[in-house]
Amino acid sequence: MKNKITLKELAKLLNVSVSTVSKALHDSPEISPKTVERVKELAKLHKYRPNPVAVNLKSSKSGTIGVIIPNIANTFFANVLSGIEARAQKAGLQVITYISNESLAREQQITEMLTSGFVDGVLIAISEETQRKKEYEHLFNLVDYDIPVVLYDRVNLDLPVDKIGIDDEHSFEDATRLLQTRGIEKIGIATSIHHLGVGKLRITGYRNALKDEKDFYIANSSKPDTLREKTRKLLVEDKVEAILCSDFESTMLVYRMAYENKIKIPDDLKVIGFINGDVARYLTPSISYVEQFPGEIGEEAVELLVDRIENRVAGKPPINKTIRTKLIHMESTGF
Amino acid sequence: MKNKITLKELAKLLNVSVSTVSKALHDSPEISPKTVERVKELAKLHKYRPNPVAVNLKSSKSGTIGVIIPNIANTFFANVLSGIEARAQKAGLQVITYISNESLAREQQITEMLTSGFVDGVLIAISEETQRKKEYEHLFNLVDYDIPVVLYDRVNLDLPVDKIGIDDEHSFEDATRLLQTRGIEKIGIATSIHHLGVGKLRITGYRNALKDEKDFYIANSSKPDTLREKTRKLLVEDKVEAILCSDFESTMLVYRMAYENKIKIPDDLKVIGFINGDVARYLTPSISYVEQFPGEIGEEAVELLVDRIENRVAGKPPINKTIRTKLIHMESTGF
DNA sequence: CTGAAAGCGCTTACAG
DNA sequence: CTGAAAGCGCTTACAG
Repeated sequence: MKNKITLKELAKLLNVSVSTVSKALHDSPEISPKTVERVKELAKLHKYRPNPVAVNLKSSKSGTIGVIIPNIANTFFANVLSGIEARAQKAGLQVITYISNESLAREQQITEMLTSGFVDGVLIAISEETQRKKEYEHLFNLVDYDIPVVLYDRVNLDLPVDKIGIDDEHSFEDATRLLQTRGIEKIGIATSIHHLGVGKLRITGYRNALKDEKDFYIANSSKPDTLREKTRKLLVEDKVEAILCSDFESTMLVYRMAYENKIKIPDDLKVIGFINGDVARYLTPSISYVEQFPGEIGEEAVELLVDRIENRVAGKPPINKTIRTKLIHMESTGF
Repeated sequence: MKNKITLKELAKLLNVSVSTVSKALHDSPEISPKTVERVKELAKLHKYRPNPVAVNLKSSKSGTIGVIIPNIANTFFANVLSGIEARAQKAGLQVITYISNESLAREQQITEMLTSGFVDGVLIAISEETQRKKEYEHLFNLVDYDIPVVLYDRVNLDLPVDKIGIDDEHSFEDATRLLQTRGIEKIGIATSIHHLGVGKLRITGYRNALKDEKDFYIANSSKPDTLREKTRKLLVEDKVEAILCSDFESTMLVYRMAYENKIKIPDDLKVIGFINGDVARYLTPSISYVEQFPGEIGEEAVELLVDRIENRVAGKPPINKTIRTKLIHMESTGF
């Protein structure tokens, strides 16, 4: 039914000009109350909605923001998106979602699109491949085009834009120290993201807390089989008393391998992971984890972006925000 | 830097008209090869990109599709989104994401927005509250506005639009029969989504396979505490030999409660869940599950929508597609 | 082969 | 208080 009614059609029906209708709908003081009322009544009757595309063309805004997500199957990013959507909603912005699947080429393709002015700003978590190859030209290009950019989560990059991440280094430094105060000395770390900025920082945090370099036990690989073998070594041969896991894969792998090798958590092995609470609490035993507050990261990211888009912070140097994580104790630490 | 260059500016630099530039960029046969070349060269030099908003205004298309997701933290929906994004990308469509958080009010707000013409079409999985209250007017309204709609996953609703879901009923009917052929008779079902269409169908499938109504053992509640108590009864008092779990929550809960009550999986209890493989395979023991192919659901949904948008199926009656699920055996069935 | 004109649906400075 | 005109950046039928 109803092909959407336009301002022009409304004007004709009312026998007034298009400008009058437009102004009336915006409650302009120029228009007589009587006219305003007539216009609004008919507009309501016909369910008039201004065509957003036309409005955008006038204002040279798109009313949308873009979000680049490396991997949506990762609950962390899914929850960040949730925060982004909620906050954008309040600001009246539409969220256009792009998934890079950790691919540099795809990320380049996306940023290339975005330079054509589809969006008023972009939130980006850099893909794994991009970080590995240190190929950032497409990101600088976006900045050159004067498109506001905010980096979230994976912020370890020298781009002059606002950033919001978590306290990766502290999270594991604190966790390590906590274990030490409980008399645990032989602590290892498992990671499949040691080549990512956030991964490096988590390792650094763990390392900072060590009393001696010989206490450094690491299982690191982005290849599942290799990580499995290295983790086995840590658990079975080195017999670490506790292990920190820097990401979902390593956490689940450690959990599973303890089971396979009949290592009792938390009696023989304490575990602290980076994992979502909705999974952690159902595990057997439940796994203590670092809560990252992804929803807040998403909301804050949008706030930073909106400030830039609306030029509230024009010319101001880039802002760096850090969300404080929280260690949530479940059964796997046994405290 | 570079405030984006426009057609008009390009035309001035070249001393030709705007129309000529536009045509040249579209390889119009009306324009001389020489001019085409000159235009394209300068366009490339200035990295000219047509303003998508202006193009959209002319074509009265927005070049975007909307996706309403009930709960993005659910990996199933996250993976559907991934499929949607990939397929939309190919079609040159932008994906605007809306998250209803299972709320009717939010869903109404979203559909209300969408009637103003932000998008060329919408993919919807109906929120839980919407289904519970059977409040569908806002969806019919969308259809009245001639906005193409495709329902995905939660398709149990008499709306005259294309739909794509999974074979919910068969999935659990087959699973139940399979357990029976292995000599297991006392089979229960746990569900936190019995009030959703998909949940009802899964229960129906299970029920279809039962030889006798007295074999019907169910733990159903959307309240965690109640579900926990009912599940405990099934496992500890009724001592079912196998249990089907219709969703993530019930699967994880059963897994956890078996542990708490020292019930051995799969020796004392076989388990088949609805859960994502990336979690299932790491559990101890790993849990057999119904693979739903969320990525394909997303891709197919976009395909149906694009066909409607481009009017390739104009006037044709709604299409109903069903994706066949697959039972993936892990340790929890012990076969 | 090129360009002037109209138009997509809106907003707003300007004139009356 | 109301309206004609210009313009946002593009496309395209029409005239030359």
